[in-house]
Amino acid sequence: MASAPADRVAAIQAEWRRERPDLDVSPQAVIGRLHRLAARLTAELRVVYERFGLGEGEFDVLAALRRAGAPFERAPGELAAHTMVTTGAMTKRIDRLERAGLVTRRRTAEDGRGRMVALTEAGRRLIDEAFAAHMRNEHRLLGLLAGEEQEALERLLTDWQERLDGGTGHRVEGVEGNG
Amino acid sequence: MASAPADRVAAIQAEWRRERPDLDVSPQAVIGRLHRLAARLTAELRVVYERFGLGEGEFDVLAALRRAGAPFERAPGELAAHTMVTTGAMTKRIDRLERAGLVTRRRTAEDGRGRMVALTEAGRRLIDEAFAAHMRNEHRLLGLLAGEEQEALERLLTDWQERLDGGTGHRVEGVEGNG
DNA sequence: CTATATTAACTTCCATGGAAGCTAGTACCC
DNA sequence: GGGTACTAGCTTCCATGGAAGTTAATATAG
Repeated sequence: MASAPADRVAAIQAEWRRERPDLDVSPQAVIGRLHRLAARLTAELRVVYERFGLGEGEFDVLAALRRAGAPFERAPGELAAHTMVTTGAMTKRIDRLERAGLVTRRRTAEDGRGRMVALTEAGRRLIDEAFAAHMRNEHRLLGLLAGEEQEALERLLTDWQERLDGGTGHRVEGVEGNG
Repeated sequence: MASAPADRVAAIQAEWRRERPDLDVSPQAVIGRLHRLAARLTAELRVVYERFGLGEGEFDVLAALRRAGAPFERAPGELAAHTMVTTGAMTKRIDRLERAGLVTRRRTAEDGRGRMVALTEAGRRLIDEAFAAHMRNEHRLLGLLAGEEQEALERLLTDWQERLDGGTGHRVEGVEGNG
C-alpha cells in the first residue's frame, strides 16, 4: 500500500519524461506525493479503527455524534454532510451501527419526517476509548515531523484548500509577496 | 465533497476541545486537512478521467502501460504492485479495459502461467490524449500555489513519507537543526 | 520420475458506496 | 381544505475493490 523502494513518484516521473518529453510532469511531484501520503496515513489510521471493530466510515459517524455533545445525537442528513458521503451511504452506515447496538434511531417530535441518530451508552464508551487511541496514533504519525515542519505543512494545506474553495480555477495572485 | 464554510477542520477541533478537553487534538490540523485536501484534489482529477470514459483505476492502468514504453505491456501482477491494489482488483480492471478494446491479454512465451497485458492502438491513442489533459488539469490545480510553496510542500511530503517508510514509529531525531 | 511446494492469475463471495427513484410528512397557495 | 411542491430518509440497483480459495504451470527434493 505504501511506496516501494526509495521514491516511487520520482521513478514514475522519470518514465514519463522518457516517454513523453513533450509534457511537463512536474506537478506529480506534489500531487502524486500528496495522494500517496494520504493513502499511507489512512492505512495507518485504519489499524486503530479495526482494533475496535470499526470501519473508517463507522468511526467517523460515532465521532461526529460524540463531538456533538450530550445527548450525542444528530440527524442522518447532518451526519452525511459532516462525513462527506451521500445520504444513501449514511443510511447503511447507521444500519450497521444500529445492528451493533452502538446507536439508536428515533423519530423527531417536531417533524414526522425527521429522524435522530443517537449514541447508546455502549456506543459512547466505545468511541471515547477508540478516539483516544486514534489521537495517540495521530500523535505518533505526526511526531515524525518537527514542530516547524508541522506548522509549515498545516499552513500550506490550509492555503491550498482555501484557494480551491475560493476561486474557480484562477491562478495564484499576490501570494508570492506575503510569505 | 469539499470543506464547507471557512474551515471544517477547525470547527471539528473546536467541538472536540469542548467535549474532550483532556485530549490534544492538534494533529488533526495537519492529518485532517491532508485527508480532505487529497479527497478534494482526487475529485478534481476524476473529472478529466471521466471525460475520457475512464475511472481512476482504469486511467492508472493505462498510464502504467503507456509509461512502460513500447511495446506498452506489463504483467498483471506488476500492474497491481504499481497501482497499489490487489491482484483481484487488477483482474477486473483489465476485464473492463479489454472489453472496451483498450488492452489485450496474451500468454507469455517463457512461462505458461504468465500473462501480458498490452495497450491496443486505440488504448495508446486514448491514454496519450487523456494523460495530456490530466497534466493540464494538474498544472491548473498546482498553479494555485506559488513556486516556493510548491517546493516547500514537495519537500515536506517527501520527508514525511520517507520517515514513515524508514522507521517503525520512531520519533523525529536531529531534524529541528537542519531546517 | 514422482510428490510437494510455489507462483501467477483467476474466480467467488462479500462489503462498501453512489445514483436515482420512492415514500411519507410538511409547507404553501389559492 | 385540497392540490402542488418540497424535503428527509429509505430502498433498489449497480460498480468497485478486498479476502480467500481455486486452477494451472513451474520448480525442487528425494
